[in-house]
Amino acid sequence: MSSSSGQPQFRYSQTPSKVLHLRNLPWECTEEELVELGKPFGKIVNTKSNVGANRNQAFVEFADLNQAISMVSYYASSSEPAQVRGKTVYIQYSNRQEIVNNKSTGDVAGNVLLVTIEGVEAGDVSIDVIHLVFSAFGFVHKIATFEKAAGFQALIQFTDAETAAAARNALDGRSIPRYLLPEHVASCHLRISYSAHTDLNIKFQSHRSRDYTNPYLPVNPSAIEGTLQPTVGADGRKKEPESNVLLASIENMQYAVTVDVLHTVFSAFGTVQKIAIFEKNGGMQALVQYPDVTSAAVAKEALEGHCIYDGGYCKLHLSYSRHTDLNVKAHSDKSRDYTIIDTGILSAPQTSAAGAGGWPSVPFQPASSVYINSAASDGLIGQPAWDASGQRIRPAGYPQAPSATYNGQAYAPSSAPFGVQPGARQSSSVPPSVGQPPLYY
DNA sequence: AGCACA
Repeated sequence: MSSSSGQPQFRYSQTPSKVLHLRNLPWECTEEELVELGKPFGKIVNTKSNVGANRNQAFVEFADLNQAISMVSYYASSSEPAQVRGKTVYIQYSNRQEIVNNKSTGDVAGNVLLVTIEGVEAGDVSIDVIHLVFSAFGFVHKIATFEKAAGFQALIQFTDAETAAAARNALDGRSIPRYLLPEHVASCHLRISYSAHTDLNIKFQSHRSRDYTNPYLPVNPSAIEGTLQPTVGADGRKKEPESNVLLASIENMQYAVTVDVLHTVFSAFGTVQKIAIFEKNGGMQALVQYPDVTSAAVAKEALEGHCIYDGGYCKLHLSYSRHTDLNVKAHSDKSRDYTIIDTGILSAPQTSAAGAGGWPSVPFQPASSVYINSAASDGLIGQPAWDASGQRIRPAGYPQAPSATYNGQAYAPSSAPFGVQPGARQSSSVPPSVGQPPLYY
């Protein structure tokens, strides 16, 4: 029907409507900002914001068509474009005549979040990693994961809507740190809305679903898939007994890996009690002690084969140590005993919201909380792959580590996972990133 | 910088 004569044409209607379509808005533009923008021209009776893949479009609906016309006309001839937070906003008549707000799901705050994990397949993000990330905001009651047309999704149940909202506000649009993901995952943005559910019905503990309120829920044996108990070497593979102490060997050590770096990494999975670093066969190894086998198992599962620094540097290989309680110097170059140095942050459960990020305390995962706080404040989880104008500021993932080296050890890269500068001296026993301002943005 | 959702 339509001509194919290469003439650039407006694909969208210029027919006046009291609904205006706004684009190029700042990310997560609020309804209030939309109202402010339209107020001079008339009464805005409805809005719909955060529309589109980048959530940078919106609709506003005026009470009267003439009001919408006046706004469009004004900016059509104005030398000053419409702006929100300094960004030029492009305004056109919508091709619909009214805003239909579908607030049945997605925008009604509830205690259950619907999380879409973009750019990954179901096997790429373990439920333990999801649990870890969301536990920073409060006790996670239940998680159910599934695959839909939208991609890999998870329902995450918190105690209340406030906790869920805090998690949503902090994590929506952010990414899970790459070292928690398989190497082939380039990016992994979280899109979070509210579920209409209030209480998930979890039937089994499995690799797809968990009920953290009911540890005695039966485990679905066909669905365990090595998430927690990787010991069973059916073909006689790895039969090392589990332990609360992990032996980490570090391959491709281009950068100094300090006790503090290891502490930051391993604290994501539980309270790290002790760390000892030593040389073996010219390579570096470390022993990392947790209070329990479960934390060690989760850490082992999540970190095995992953690199501390982007670019394949400092690759971790983990096995269970035969030790159960390390005898280490409390505070040295090569070892640390966090059970002795009680900073009130590292080894004691947080009982107040006075953490670095001012986030709520995490009753069951104090160590996770510390980690998440540090990661978020350093822009790891929160690392924006996009700047405010929606321009990609970097290729996917972290900046590549620099190639320049000094004495066989690298200069501190401009940024690094965990907010730690490789090779930099860490004189404090506190993980370097906790409470510090972001290194970059 | 180009039109929403169950």
